[in-house]
Amino acid sequence: MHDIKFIKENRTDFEESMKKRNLEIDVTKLIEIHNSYLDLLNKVQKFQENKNLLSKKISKNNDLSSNEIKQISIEVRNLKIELENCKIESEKKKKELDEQLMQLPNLIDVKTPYGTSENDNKIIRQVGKKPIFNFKPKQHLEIAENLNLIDYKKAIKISGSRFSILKSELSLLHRAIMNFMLDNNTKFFQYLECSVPEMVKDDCLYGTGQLPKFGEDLFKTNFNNLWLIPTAEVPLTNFHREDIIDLKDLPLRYTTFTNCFRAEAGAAGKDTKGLMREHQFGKVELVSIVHPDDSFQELDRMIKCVEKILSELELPYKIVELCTADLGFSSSYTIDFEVWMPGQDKYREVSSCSNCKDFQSRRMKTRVKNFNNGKIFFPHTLNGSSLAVGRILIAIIENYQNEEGFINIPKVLRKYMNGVVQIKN
RNA sequence: GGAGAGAUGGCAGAGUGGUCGAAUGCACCGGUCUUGAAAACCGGCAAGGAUGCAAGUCCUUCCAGGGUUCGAAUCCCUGUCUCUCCGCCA
Repeated sequence: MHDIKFIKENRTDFEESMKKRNLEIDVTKLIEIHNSYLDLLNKVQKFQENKNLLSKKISKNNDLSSNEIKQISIEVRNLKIELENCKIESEKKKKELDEQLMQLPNLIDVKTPYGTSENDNKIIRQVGKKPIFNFKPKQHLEIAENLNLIDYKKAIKISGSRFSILKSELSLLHRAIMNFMLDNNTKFFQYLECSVPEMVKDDCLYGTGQLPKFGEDLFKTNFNNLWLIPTAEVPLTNFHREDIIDLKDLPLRYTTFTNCFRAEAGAAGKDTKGLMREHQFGKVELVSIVHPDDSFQELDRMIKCVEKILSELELPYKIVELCTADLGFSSSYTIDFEVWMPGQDKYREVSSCSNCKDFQSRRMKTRVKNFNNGKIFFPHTLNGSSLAVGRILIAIIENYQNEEGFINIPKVLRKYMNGVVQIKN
């Protein structure tokens, strides 16, 4: 969430950033609301001060007559009526302001290229060679179905569309990918592995920015108003909601595998077949909480972490810098990873690494304290996928297929595959 | 699901109507001592907000929301969460 004082002091920067997201924000209105809130707040505080002073008269003077006490009581009671009204008004203004501020996306970093659609995203690098096939490569679904490794009929029967059932070695491969990724993150990049709840409270979703605007993409349960997480970014980043972290403990790095649940409300008709876009999918996530001076360095480190996985899996990929039009609500700068999918003849997104700067930490009230000088500040938060397991599964099936429709297992995954080197029928 | 206990500063933990933003300990910071360190001793140390050039002054906050009272960490009600015991259960 934005600091209204920052908006007041950096009005043009703020407006420009919003404009790049195609948003016209009535900043004058925001400032007006804040000013009238301040007026009311000052009144409330004056009332409270008077009220406190009167009450203290009783506690400080033991020799007051009961008549005098009575007099004070009446005075305070009258004061309270005025105070209450004023307080209600000021809280109303505060709520109005906060509600508007919560709707506003993060400021865009200067590094983010300007664009009007995803077509303006900028390719930073392209790594790896696309495999050459002397036959027409198939799509993952066809391969998996031919090998009897996926069962959509059953999935539809038990849960409906956009769910799937993986079987046998394909399920094992899914598990292998997940383990390989987690090991990479913990062993080589010192992320702390966690297992986390996949149901969270409203506050968490406000904290990371899914709420209040994107509730339609989420599933809400009827247990304690909990929501299913759309990404493990939500629980991991919220670890430190309302905390004051000792500066000495930075950087904090967490990784986890979770299922992610998305309604895919706006994606009707898109990627309807196969594992590309499901209501439930597995993902390994990375979250870093760092000093504001270090966040871009940390993003580079995160990118290296993801790249190591892709290059060891020997999958061809592109690194893409998201343009202003494609940037997520909470992010100020995002790098996407797209992997080559020969069956689809396309690169498809498998990871997104974002520097959210202090946007989420403000919303979550996550602060860092330097105990040497007593200074408190908001840290920067970053999140990235490392990676979307289902989509990597697709990429492996399609890149490692052979003419017979079998799937070879990438070298680095073999130790996770109980000796299986090729999936065949 | 049944019975009980609890939620207080970075942490532990006292505090049952006024002088409590809150004892004490740990941690942390500054100092004395020391060649240096440790120990010991002395001092400091919650967050958020308003106002002010500043020093400062003021307001709010002891899980959350209501209530009683001139005055609430403390009393009452509701909710949430945690713990212990019993039952059930992966």
